[in-house]
Amino acid sequence: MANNLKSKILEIAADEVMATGGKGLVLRSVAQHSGTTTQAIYTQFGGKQGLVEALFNEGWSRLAAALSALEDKSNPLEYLMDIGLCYFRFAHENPNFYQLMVGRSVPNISVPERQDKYTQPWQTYTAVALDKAISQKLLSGDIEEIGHLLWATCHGMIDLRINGFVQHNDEELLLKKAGLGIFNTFAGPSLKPNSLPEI
Amino acid sequence: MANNLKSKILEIAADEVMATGGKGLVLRSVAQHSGTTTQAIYTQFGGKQGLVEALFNEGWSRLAAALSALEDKSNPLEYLMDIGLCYFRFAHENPNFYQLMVGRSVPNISVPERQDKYTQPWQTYTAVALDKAISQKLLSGDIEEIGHLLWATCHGMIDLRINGFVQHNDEELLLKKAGLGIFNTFAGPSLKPNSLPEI
DNA sequence: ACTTTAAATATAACAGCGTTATAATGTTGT
DNA sequence: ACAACATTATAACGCTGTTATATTTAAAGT
Repeated sequence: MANNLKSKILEIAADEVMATGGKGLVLRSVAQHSGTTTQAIYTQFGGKQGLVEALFNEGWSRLAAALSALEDKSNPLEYLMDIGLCYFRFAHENPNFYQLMVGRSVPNISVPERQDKYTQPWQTYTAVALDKAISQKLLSGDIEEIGHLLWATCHGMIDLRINGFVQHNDEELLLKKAGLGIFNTFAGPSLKPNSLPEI
Repeated sequence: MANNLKSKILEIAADEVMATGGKGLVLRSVAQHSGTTTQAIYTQFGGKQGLVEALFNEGWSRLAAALSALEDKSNPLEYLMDIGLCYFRFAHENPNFYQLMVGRSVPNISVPERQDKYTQPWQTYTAVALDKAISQKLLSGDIEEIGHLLWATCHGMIDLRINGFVQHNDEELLLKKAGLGIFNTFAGPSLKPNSLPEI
């Protein structure tokens, strides 16, 4: 395997994040569990910032892997709903990792400048589905705008929940309702009630 | 003034947060600018965690003050839209403070357990408006559920933007569209097109 | 009013962290 | 085989929140 030590460190670091959150990402601990010293993190990743960026990449890649497992339903609106739910579930199943992916909970580390590099897979999944929905005239509007709103709705619900601001017993249903609201707001001429996903 | 030193420290701390963000909240610096030492922060606030909780309170109080300046329009949906926009603008005008209020950017400090204590003013403003909208049969559904979704939409858009995940030139318009989508999803029997806010 | 007791503050030291020098150990090219 | 270089280990530095100790200030009791 190419550069065994680097991947070993990344693996250990991901484990520590999953176990204790971003605040538990301590270089000395990662190094020790990887059987090396902190210096290796500097030569391999350039320091903590570099390590965290690698973890950003890792996290968004894992989300992309989850999305790739979805079947591409013929109805793009149903597919979009599935994408949103997949994002939602991924975040709730990996709360510590999700918080790192959105720049939370890693002290004194800033999110990378150009994050598109990491979030592009996620954004592309929604963009492709939205493009199909628009070309079928189920929706009308700007892909980036609608995608932005879908993302913000998912993220907002997740972030408020993970940080304990709200509690709701059936958030998935609420998310689905929010999705329908967005679909209706950007309804295209061919959108019929029966083309909306069942919830 | 009762407990002058305590309010002085809080004031300085709020300034530092506004200027440099939560990561710039350094006890030694706050103490020095307050003309005292870090020990005072321990006797007055019980340490950094206590100081940050006081800043939580301060931030949500400032938001409440901004909300109180809104006129209570006769149409509760228009009023709700104004409330959401006020929240949105407050966050964008005070990004560093907003991030602290939602638990971002203060290293190794966790958000308080019972945050309702701080967020209640904000939640009450929306709850009252929603109650009125429901009693006028403009909307129908659960107040907490709708309020939750409105909050999540606002917060999601703000949080993605502040942390550089998306860029959009007219986010207020997008937020308004999102609001209309939510109103339509929870439409009551008396909701007519002309009862929706103009955007 | 004076003493006693408690609280608040100042000073200094501690522990954890990321980072950076410096020395030791491999690794590679010729 | 040796020189040039990169990687790793060791140790120290600087910053931060916190805690121990001493000193001052305030409060309470008689």
